[in-house]
This record gives sequence, structure tokens and C-alpha cells, in this order.
Amino acid sequence: MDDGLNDICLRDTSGWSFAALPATSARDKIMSAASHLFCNHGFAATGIDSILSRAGTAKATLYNHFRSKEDLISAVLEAEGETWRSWFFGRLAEIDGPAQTRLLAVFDVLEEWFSDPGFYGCPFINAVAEFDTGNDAVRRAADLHKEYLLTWLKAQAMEMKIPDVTETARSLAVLVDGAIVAAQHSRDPSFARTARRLAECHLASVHGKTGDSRDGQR
Amino acid sequence: MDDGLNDICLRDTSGWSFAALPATSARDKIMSAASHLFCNHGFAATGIDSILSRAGTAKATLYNHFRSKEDLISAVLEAEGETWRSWFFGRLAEIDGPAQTRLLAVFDVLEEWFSDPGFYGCPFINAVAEFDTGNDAVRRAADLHKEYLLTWLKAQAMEMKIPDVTETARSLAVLVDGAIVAAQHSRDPSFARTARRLAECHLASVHGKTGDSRDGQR
DNA sequence: ATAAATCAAGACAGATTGGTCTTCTTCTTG
DNA sequence: CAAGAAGAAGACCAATCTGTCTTGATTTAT
Repeated sequence: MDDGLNDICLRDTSGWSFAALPATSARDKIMSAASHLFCNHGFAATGIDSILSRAGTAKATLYNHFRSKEDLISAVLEAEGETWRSWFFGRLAEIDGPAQTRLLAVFDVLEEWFSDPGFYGCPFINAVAEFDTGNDAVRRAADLHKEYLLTWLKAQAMEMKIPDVTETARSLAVLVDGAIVAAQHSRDPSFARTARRLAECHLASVHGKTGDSRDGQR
Repeated sequence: MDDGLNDICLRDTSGWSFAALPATSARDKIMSAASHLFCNHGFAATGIDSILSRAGTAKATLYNHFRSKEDLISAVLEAEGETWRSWFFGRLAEIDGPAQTRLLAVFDVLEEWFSDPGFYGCPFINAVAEFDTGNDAVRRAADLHKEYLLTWLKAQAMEMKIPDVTETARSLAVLVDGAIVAAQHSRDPSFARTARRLAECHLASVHGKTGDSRDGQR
């Protein structure tokens, strides 16, 4: 409700996962434990009791902060998404250079994500895969998350003066999703580079100029 | 054990889902019901009782044919994968023309799949997303499934005399995964065409020739 | 016809689920 | 110090979970 003070010392962490954030309040400890278990063992397969045991809190405390398990899942997805986007777009903001360089850097940041030993795929992809048919809440959360990405991609494409920015954003989104799934299944982070090459190919074909072959770097 | 007679009149169905196949034996009815429920509502979320109720069989019958729920999940994944591949590669075999045409037709067949109202994504992607960390059986099943696809893609790339067939197969696999996930989330089958354009772009760049713009067709 | 196998129906067991409630302790705030 | 909020520990409940077992009907094979 009125926990608006949390964002003060929360924003400068460098992790992509909410579960890795330092948790002080009981609410954060629950969220952190739930996030870790949900993302690593599945939402339905994770029981309330294991969350409590990992968080070291009491059952009543959980139900004081969250109405139900479903409510907790929503909160975890939201927090996980915000933490990830903050990390992801933060990394991209560090890139200096033209929009094309920043667009292609998306896949370098992805590779960094994939290389983390704790990488478990995208929580939203996993959640939609698990609940799927007819679960509106989860689907809307995933939609929102992807909307953030699409908007960012579109903004970069516009800066490049690409004719059809929507098509380019859709293309790059497909590449991002594909790289995530391929890396998750194979545990091979280099699928990010495969996706990057496809992105270079696409940008070169819609932009005319040859696509930033990242000479020397890395 | 000795149910080797089933494949006789099973192979000429035109559906991509095992759950839609006509089921006569009790075993098939259970498999069909389980497949439908697992894929639409999740593996962990589907109880044995709802499978039995949908199959119209008794509990003892299920445990006569399968050692456990886990065993049933494995069997469903295997059957679902085989049915899908039989449908998918069957469709592609109908395509006449050079290997490049066949490779690009992959995305037309995908769009057909995505357009089915009962489309729920790839069972293997969903299963890995749900079980994820440390579930070897599921992961190996998904690996095998993807291996079939990669081998097929590689064969077509070799026929095209593409220099690095492995890289091309990996690239197309990323596009397939990305299209599946994007279509599943958005319920928009046209992501198959987006992926197809990226594939054309890639093939054109590694093959020299301009990439089969499918003039007139569709 | 008789023996064997298959199956439906469902009772049953033991564990676990999500969720509520009570009791006692600890901490914070006026 | 006193009042009140927050949390820990855990009993408790009804429902559901996977899995076993029994019984009786139906079918198949000898």
C-alpha cells in the first residue's frame, strides 16, 4: 500500500534478478525467496511453505502482505520485470555511439545475461508457458514487459531513420525471444551472437549502410 | 510393452497435435486427455484425476500403463513431439523446388500452426520453462526434438552449398523459437512472416543469390 | 465353458496444498 | 514506561495431490 520508500536505496544495484537484491524488510525477504523459487522450480510447483522456509518468515506475515499466492506471483513478476528492465536498459544507456550501435549492443547485454550461472530464462516467457491458456493476469504482465522492450527498440529505430520502425522492432523482438529460449535450452550463451548477426543483417538491409561489424571490440 | 500395432493406421493424420488423434485403446485415450490438459493448463497444475475424468478411464488403468505421473509426462512429450514432427516435416516434404524454397517454407508451415485456434506454443519450450532447473528427463526430450529440427535445417543448407551450415541452422533455429514464443504471447500468427523475412535476409547474405521473394504466391 | 486378462468405479491412505487463526515475543513510537 | 504494531511459531482446516488396492463387470483366449 504505502511502501513508497523502498525505491530510495534500491535503484543502483547491478543485478538483473530481483531475487539477488539485498532484502531487509520481511516483505522483501518473502518476495526474494518467492522470486528465486518460482523462477527456478516453477510457479505451481513451488509451495507456500518452501517460500516461508527460505524466507525465514511466518505464514501470517506472508498473508499480511499478500492476499493469496496468486497475488504474490503477480507481485514477483512485476518486481522481477522492473529489476530486469532497470538493469538491461541501464546497461544499454552506458553505450555511447549511434542508435545502431546501441541496438546491436542489445545482444551483447543479452549474452552477459545468458552467461550468468543463475540464468533461468525470462520469467515472463516461463510464466506464460506454464499458465498459458486463459490466465489474463500473467498474460497482461508479459504484454506490458514486452511493450517496454518494443517501445525502446522503436525509439532507436526512429533515431536511425528506418522507414518501417514497427517492422524492425518486431524483428528484433523475435530475435531477442529466440535467443533467450535457445540459450535457456542449450545453456549456450553464444546464441546471443547468432541473434546479433541476424540483427546486423536486418539493419543493413533496411538501412542501406553496412551494419557496424564491431571491429576490434571484444 | 507389445503395442507395436498402433503405428499402422496412425501415420496419415494431418494434425500437429497428438491430443487430436482418434483414440481407441484405453492407453491412447489417457495419453490424449493428458496431452490436452498438460499442454493447455500446465504439467504440474494438471492432476491425475482430471486426466482420468477427461479420458473416461479408471485410475487403475492409468497405473497399469504408466509407472507414475512423471512417466506419463515423458510419454506424452515423446508422442506429442513425434506427431508434430511427422506433421511438420510432412508438410515441408510436399514443397517442391530448391532447398532454399523449402527452408523458407518452414515459416509458412509455422504460420499455419500458429493460426490454429488450439495453438498453445511448443510443448517442449513450455515444459522446459515449467520444470527448468535440473530436470534431466524433460531437458533431454527437448534436446532430442530440437536436434531433429537442426539436422533437417542443416541438410537443406548443405544442399544449398552454404559454407557454414551449422551457423545457418543455428540462425534459423533461433528464428523458429522466436516466432513460436512471439506468436504464443501475442496470439498473432504473422510473426511467422517476420521471422521469414529475417531468414530470407540471412540466406541472401550467406548464399549470394537474392532470396526467393515468393512472388505472386499468397 | 472356463480361465485369464482388462477395465470401470471408487474407497482408501499418507502427504501436501493454500489459507486462517491463536499465542507469545520483539520492536518501535509516543 | 506504556501502547500498539509486526512478526515468529505453529496448530489447525478443508481440499487436493499421487498412488494403492478391492470389487465386480466385461471381454478374450484356450
